Amino acid sequence: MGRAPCCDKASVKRGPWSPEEDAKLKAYIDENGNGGNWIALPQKIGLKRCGKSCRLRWLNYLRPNIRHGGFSEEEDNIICTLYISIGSKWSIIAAQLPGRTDNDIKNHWNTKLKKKLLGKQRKEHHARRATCLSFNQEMKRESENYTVPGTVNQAAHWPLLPPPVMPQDPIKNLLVKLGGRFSDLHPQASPTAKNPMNFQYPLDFPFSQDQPYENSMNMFSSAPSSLSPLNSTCSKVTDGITHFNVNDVDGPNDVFQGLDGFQAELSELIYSNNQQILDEFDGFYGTDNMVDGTSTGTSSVESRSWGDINSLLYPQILSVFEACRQQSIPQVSNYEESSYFGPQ
DNA sequence: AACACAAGCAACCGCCCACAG
DNA sequence: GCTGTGGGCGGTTGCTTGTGT
Repeated sequence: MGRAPCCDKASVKRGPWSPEEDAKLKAYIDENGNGGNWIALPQKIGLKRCGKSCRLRWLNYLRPNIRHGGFSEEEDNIICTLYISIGSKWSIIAAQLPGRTDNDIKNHWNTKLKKKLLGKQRKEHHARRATCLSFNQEMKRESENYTVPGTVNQAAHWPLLPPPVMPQDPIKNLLVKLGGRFSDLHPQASPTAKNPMNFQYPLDFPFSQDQPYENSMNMFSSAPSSLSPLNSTCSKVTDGITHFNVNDVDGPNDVFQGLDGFQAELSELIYSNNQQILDEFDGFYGTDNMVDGTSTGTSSVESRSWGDINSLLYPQILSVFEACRQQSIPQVSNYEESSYFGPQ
């Protein structure tokens, strides 16, 4: 059985708000607050609106100090970086951008940033793929020309490229270069029912080398290096706005559990959280043989529904794999770290 | 000028969660 | 512990405006 609707849809007005309605709502809330009850509020002030609609209107439009449109490059960067790290947690992202609402950010992402990044990602993907395909052809030619004496030429049965080996120091170096930080000291945190925000990702925010981010996101830069926003806790207070605090709730959190831990963590992250990373490499290698050399055969509708976006979610990880590839296949040397948020 | 299409944005929908009773 | 209710959130819809043909 579904729950009862919060209001009688037949008797409430829907659609765009009139200036009069706005004025009524604003005047009342300015004077009295919402009284802790949005559902009852419209009746009190004689608005034929759903309480939820009033709340939305207030939070997204009438609330003081709201800014609309005109997103700066810096704000774009923050949104993109947070999206890449935590996904579509618009309220969390909005909490880092004063004056912005989750709805605004969501719209901005859907209409502009997503396309912008997708376009960039596609370009890079195609460039990488072109490089790889030509390399594959080269490898194939060489393998066809070479037969170990006394053996059968098995080139046709082997993957064109060996599975990437995980070189440890190069990964660490690359992550550091990307702005990640290492800590081998503390146990790994993970989301819990109590602390769903207590994520642990293998990479700290890459802000540490970017001064512009430090200005606008000093909550991150001022936090201990082992803390990322993903270890933050969120708390809701009664002003109708969610507030997020950087608190180390479960004791110090680890970024990497040493290199062995990191390697396992990276693998786990990739396999459990993001099949699309594998798909990305699938596309990259032009074969179904993936990291472990086995065919995943995964190409589900769901995963594709995330589409290319997912390849954006962990550019650092992709970079790591590219570094791996570069390490294990030094012939492909034209790899360059891509700048995701730099000028196009 | 008229139409089609795309982009932007406000608002709605429905699910989930916290909390009071 | 259970249930009902309101608040919060992410996803989606549909209207408006802009642009191209």
